[in-house]
Amino acid sequence: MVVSKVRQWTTAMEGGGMCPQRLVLEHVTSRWGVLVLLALDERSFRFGELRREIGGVSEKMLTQTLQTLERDGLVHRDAKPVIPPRVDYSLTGLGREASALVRSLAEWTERRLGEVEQARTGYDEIRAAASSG
Amino acid sequence: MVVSKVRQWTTAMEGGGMCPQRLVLEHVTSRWGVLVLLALDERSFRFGELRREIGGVSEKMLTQTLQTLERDGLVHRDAKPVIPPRVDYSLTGLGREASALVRSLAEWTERRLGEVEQARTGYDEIRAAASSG
DNA sequence: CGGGATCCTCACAGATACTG
DNA sequence: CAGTATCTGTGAGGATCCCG
Repeated sequence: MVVSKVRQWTTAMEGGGMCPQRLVLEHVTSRWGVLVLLALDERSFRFGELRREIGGVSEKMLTQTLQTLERDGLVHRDAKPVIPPRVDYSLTGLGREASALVRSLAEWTERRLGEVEQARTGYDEIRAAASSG
Repeated sequence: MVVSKVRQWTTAMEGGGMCPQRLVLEHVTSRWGVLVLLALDERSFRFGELRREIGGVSEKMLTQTLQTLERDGLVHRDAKPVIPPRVDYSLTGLGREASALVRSLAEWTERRLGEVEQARTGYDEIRAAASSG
């Protein structure tokens, strides 16, 4: 289990760089990356369709996210040379693996959300009491 | 499987807010959050010790990350009232669950890193060829 | 040694306008 | 419809000082 060595994920980040594993992880867990993976896991989408499905994402960010994930080999882009342009996005095998893991994390978050919020309440109460007393 | 509805993760984010699940996910997968969880999964750490272990993290960001994770109930903070101060950090049960999932994602990233980099090379070559010809 | 308060900055997110 | 190019702000993240 190589990843048990935290150093591997931390070293070699001088100069603004970052270890390559972290980069992939960042892409997959990025704000829109997560939503793209979850959406495309259901079915393929056209660009505008995906944009509406996700909601609240700008064209620029969706384009950027899709390009990053396509470059990483997680998303397949199928551009049909027609007028008007039609581009379909879907997951590759690699993308489906990633989306499954992201989904695990997302589902865990949903399951434990209550406990997390409870912990927050407790934390805030202690802090509030400490600052007032 | 509630999370299959992407809309749930996207709606209600007007005003800069974000659905609460996403917030927890952000904390857990944040730049330093990941490293903190992976490190504390091995053993407990003192503040400075953890800072050296992770490497490249500023005091401010480590403090902030630890506070966020503590507030979410993932990290336990044990401050001993001695001079000089001694504070030990460890994972809670919830934190261990989270770290396990993060570790899954991290390990997947390591396993597939080769394929991802290969995909990138292919992607870049096509783009380079397209822009030059 | 741990961490709060403050200041700075730059990378990234969003809006807009334009192209094929 | 699916992008690209450009401008701008915002805030995450880093450096520094200070205190218990």
